[in-house]
Amino acid sequence: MSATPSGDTPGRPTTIRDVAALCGVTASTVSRALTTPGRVNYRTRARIEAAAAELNYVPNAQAKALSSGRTRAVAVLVADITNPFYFDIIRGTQLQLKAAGYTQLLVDTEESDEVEVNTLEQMRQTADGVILTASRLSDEALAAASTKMPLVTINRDVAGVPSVILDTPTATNQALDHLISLGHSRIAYLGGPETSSSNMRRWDALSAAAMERHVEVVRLGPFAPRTYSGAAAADALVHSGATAGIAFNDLMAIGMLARLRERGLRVPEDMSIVGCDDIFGADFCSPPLTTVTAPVEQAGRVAVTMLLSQLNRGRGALPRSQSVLPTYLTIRGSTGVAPARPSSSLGS
Amino acid sequence: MSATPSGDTPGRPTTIRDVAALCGVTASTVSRALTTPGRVNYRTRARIEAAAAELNYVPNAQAKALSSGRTRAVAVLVADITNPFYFDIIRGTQLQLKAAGYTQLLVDTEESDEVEVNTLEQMRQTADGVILTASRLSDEALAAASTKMPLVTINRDVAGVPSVILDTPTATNQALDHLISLGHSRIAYLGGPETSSSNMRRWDALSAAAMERHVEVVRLGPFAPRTYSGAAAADALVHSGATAGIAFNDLMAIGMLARLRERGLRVPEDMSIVGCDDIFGADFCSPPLTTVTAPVEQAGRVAVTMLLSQLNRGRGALPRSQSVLPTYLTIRGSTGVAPARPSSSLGS
DNA sequence: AACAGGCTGACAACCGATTGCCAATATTCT
DNA sequence: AGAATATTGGCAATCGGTTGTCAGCCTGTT
Repeated sequence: MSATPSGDTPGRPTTIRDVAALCGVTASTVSRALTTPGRVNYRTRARIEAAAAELNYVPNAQAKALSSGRTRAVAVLVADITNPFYFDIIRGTQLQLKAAGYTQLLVDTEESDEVEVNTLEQMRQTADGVILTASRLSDEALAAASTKMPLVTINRDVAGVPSVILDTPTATNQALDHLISLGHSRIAYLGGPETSSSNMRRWDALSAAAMERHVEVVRLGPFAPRTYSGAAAADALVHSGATAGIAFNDLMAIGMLARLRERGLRVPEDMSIVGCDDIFGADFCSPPLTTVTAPVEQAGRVAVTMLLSQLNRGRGALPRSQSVLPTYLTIRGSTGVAPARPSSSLGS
Repeated sequence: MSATPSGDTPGRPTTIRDVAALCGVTASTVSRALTTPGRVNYRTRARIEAAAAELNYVPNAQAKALSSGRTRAVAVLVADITNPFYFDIIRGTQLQLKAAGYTQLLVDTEESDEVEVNTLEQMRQTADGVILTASRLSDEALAAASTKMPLVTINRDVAGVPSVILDTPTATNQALDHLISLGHSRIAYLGGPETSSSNMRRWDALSAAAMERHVEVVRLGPFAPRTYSGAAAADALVHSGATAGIAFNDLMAIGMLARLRERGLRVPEDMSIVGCDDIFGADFCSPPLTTVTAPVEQAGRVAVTMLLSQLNRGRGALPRSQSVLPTYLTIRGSTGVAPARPSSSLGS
């Protein structure tokens, strides 16, 4: 009487026809029973559902995708899966996609625009939409890609392409004020990849703010946004004569911390360091990093939400939108009062 | 004359029939030209390839999967995408899968066996194989699942199921010796989830080794393998009277570091801490963590290699195998000589 | 010159679903 | 009761490929 766990031969998975046969109906009826509840008689549906459950029927996603045209998968393209920054994004997208019943296709483009283009073309068929983090593509290429399939960018602002922007420039300016209030007057920005649009936005904001506030901010770099390039960045920073550095991201900043210690410089006594992103580890490195805290995971979630709403919208209404996420400065131990000027020490 | 970038109407992607029409052949010929090089005349094939290139033809993965039965996708199931340990695995699998032309389906099972089972069933159709990290399933369930589809586990040893094992017990025993040599005689193991098989293996090895070496190792916990539970672990450790703790993983260890500092205890002067995994951050936390370095990324790569060889093997030969990856102890700053016994201070 | 056999391309079935359309039956209204 | 309408299930085409089978053609052999 009771339903046995049953039917689970190691053979091929059960298809919709197996279920249909068991119920004495056709495949189309089963399909409708399972997807268009009202379209089928209550009793038949119950029978079909029971049979499906008993046979452990799982609809074939491929077949579904082929006939319906929707894959219920979303591709997330990251430039470098090695970077903890992306982990937070991935976590966010994964969470939100899963909640919506979507599958996440994770792709590492290895910072190559060619890989990115190919993947995009590939995904046009494989995924219902794409989330692009830190795209290396030109504005035109992005806009074009966006007309071909639903797309949301993160940290990349192109007209007509929905995007989620982490507003780091505002907070880096806060960082600047923070440093100024600590007495720093010669500050450096340790730049990231020149192709990075956040890098550009941040520097623009920073140099404008520096002018307003009558302090000097020099730009160093570009440096790779990795821990290992923190050494080069730290050396450049020391050489520049600045007493404080704002790094493109936490990875660099953490690398700088290590290098400065190696060189016998104390942070923050001799040098203040500010990072960006507030990645895992920024709070427990030594000293804990003063950094720009960005809601990275949330950015991933929001991107998914935007993408899905784009997918579900029946071709109607606003195909473009932008969501700017606020960031704030988190002050920890890597920033402190400026050291007394060693060169221009006039006394008092 | 020259091929225009061309054909890229925003309309639907080009199909194999479009290519066929352009060449004046049938779809089947195009299919063979593209997949079975020798099956088609050299000249025809050239024409077809040219046409495909011009039309920017990308085979539809869904259709391909449906007819061929292979999706060229591999699912990677992780228990908790929040854990940096998995990041390294994901990085490894991603790298290797990509190199082999496979797509990675990343799924977070949220430490739930139910989600795990469902996903597995789902993936049976969607992916060609599955890599299971830290499965919560019973041995029987795993063995059963393994008969239904290609499967490789990481850190889980079940008869008949191919697996990659990080041999942490050996290195935790090294850690024990390390601590003993530093004069510690009362040592605690801060356990992870009881369902974790690495946790069990590690404890078994540790308690056996402790007996051999005539030192006392107490087991505390279980604790969640997260940073936040480091606080509870640290408190338990202090209360236990031990002078050194070996934590289930680095996350816990790092959390403990923070808590001990909060309580005014110095590491390693008052308490020695050993972690496990050597995750991102273990080298720059304060103090840098003495830990068991495991080739986690490599584990991901090896798992993929094993899975793919399983897929490509024409049903023949050894369907089972196991790969044990060696780990080693990395000594950093969180371990030091045992403090003089505060209670039994008899003088000299 | 006739036949065997290798090449090559077309035809058609099929993978597992979805969906438009139609027919049979059930229900409601006059 | 008879007609109009609603409900329900089946048929068959379709999504975009793959693959077994077959026929036509060319070549080589005797």
